[in-house]
Amino acid sequence: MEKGVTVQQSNVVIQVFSEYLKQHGLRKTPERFAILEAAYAMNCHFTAEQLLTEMTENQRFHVSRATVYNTMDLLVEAKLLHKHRIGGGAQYEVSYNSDSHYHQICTNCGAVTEFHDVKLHKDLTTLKTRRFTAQSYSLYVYGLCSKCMSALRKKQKRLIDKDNGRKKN
Amino acid sequence: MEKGVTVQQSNVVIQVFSEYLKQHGLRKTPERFAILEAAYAMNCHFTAEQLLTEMTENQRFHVSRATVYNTMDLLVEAKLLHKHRIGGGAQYEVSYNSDSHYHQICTNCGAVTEFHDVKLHKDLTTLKTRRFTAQSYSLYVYGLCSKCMSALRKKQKRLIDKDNGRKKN
DNA sequence: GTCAGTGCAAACTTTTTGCAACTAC
DNA sequence: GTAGTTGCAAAAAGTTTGCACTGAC
Repeated sequence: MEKGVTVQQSNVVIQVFSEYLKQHGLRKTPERFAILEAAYAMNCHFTAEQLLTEMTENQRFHVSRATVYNTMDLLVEAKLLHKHRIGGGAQYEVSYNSDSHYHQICTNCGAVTEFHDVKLHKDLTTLKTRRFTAQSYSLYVYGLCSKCMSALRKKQKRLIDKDNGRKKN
Repeated sequence: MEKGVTVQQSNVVIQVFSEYLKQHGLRKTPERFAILEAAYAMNCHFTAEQLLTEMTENQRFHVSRATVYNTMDLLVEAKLLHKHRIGGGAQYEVSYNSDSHYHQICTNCGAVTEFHDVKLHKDLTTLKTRRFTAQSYSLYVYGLCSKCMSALRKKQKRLIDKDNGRKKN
């Protein structure tokens, strides 16, 4: 629990999960809390596989792949993690006490960045849905990151120059 | 091309794809156009597998799984299809000339419904992104559909009644 | 003591890839 | 003619499942 979250936050999160497990008649196993701590120690977005590697490689705690997947589902249910389906599989993100932000995904290189928007946030929290009880939102903006955009511009420029050269000859 | 789209729209879509292929130096194969037509004949959301089944079962055109996946990617690139990562795999949706709508996803039964929101639409189209050139958006609202919500309420009521009964005895 | 939870590997689902055959240009 | 495409099957990637064992209650 060194990286992303303070010790105080960590304790609260453990309490929240503990309460969730109690409410749902689930057992408080060391594996579940180890996964919770490992998840909250990750930075930004991470996959189930990355969390597993982090846990086993650093010899923090041995857990099986199946238990990681099971527990991640519980943590999503308990609103302690957000699940995003970006790229090949799923990516997770810490959600307790985190500010509401949105994701920009580059369709060229797959880079994911975050941004904030007050007006959008206001609209989303006051959104009127049809025959539906909203609980959470995911907004993804697809496009090109600045790197890929400038690479594309250069490529297009080269093509135009090449074409002009051809016309002259 | 009977279900979702008129013949006129169909022709435009074929032209758009044709132009896209030309611009990108790609070949105009019968498979590609057959997949485009089949996709635009589908209703609402569909998976790669569903499209393949639709095409082969109805003996419209024989294509391989790999070609369907390849072509779907092209159609997404050409902005003729939207790709959503809902549930297990990917779901596609016709996007040419379609109104901008958003998706409500039931976390209990997985049902996907659409809704519109003028204010949100305005915000999204005038969104200020950071170091990023936006091209498209996906907004998913997660929660409970009315069916699952009322089922949950009934279940909770049963539990409360049961608990009250226990206390009396 | 009991049964939910775990580990492990195998199964499963969805998507990608390698390669020979084909065909649009 | 030839390089881009296709079909097929095999492989890869991500996730779930079955079953025997373990440990939280």
